[in-house]
Amino acid sequence: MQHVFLTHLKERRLKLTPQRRLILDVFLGLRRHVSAEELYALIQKKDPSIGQATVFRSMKLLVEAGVAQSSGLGGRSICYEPNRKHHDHLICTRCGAIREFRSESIEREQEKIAIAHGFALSAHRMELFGLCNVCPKGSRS
Amino acid sequence: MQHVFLTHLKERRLKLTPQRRLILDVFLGLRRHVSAEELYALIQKKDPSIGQATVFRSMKLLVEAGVAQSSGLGGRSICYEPNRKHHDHLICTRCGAIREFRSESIEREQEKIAIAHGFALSAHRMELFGLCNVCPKGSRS
DNA sequence: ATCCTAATTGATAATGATTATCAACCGATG
DNA sequence: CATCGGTTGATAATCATTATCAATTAGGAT
Repeated sequence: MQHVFLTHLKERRLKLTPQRRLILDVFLGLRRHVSAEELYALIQKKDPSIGQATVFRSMKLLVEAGVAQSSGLGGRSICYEPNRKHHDHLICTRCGAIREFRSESIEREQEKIAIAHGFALSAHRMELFGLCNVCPKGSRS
Repeated sequence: MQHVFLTHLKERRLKLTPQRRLILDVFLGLRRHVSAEELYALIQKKDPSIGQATVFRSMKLLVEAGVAQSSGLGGRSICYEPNRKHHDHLICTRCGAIREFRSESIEREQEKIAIAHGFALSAHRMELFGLCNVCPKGSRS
């Protein structure tokens, strides 16, 4: 996984700095979605000298390298997650819980739709919103 | 359609001001996605005395009333569109063209997935990205 | 029609997330 | 190990959006 990042750096004559290595490691060590800000806080614990501009820049770089992908989740701020196998999200509108899923049949259907409209599909995003099974159904907010 | 908005106002003891009426009319007159900023520019042409804070506030209100819905499109800024029948989007990654579609079979599948995960679905967002049929396929960027 | 009160407005300041700037620094290549 | 171009951290700038607040006004009651 880190190999992908190193290759990307070399291809573009970019440099592997200790900051980037740390950010990459911490990010890949997580198993959840993080915002740049959350990640910055985690990074700070390991090396307080790293600035948050560097974290923002590095996350952009990780996305370009294909190591991370930015999911439009997380309200106003961009959230990132390691770019594993493609998947979509189920999001609880009350507690914010996120479940991942993947549906081959939906993806086949998406492909059909794209073709019908003359599009050559390259990616998609799908998010389902609702109440999860631990959140009460009756009361409001 | 405007009826929905008027009802919403009354229910909450909110007031129908000339500003809100104008914003509602201009917004519903459009057949495309608009950002609050674009809408503000259009509103300005009809009544330059309206401030953009009012446009932001009104769009929020229109969403609450169910007259408008905010689509996560439009890069950094929130985009709005009249809340017609539900639909999803096909977006050209090169020229930005947006096509709307709706798939009953995908929605049935989404419902199945939600149930399997113990979720009670209330909404979803789906965006397909690719190249449209007028954009060249070969060259890059 | 007139009052009253709470909602609304416009201008502006404030916020939050992200990006640009820039001098000092440093990784990679030869 | 010198050079050069990429990188860093601090900070200012930007962009979209929200909060503040005095002045205004819609809408129900009188």
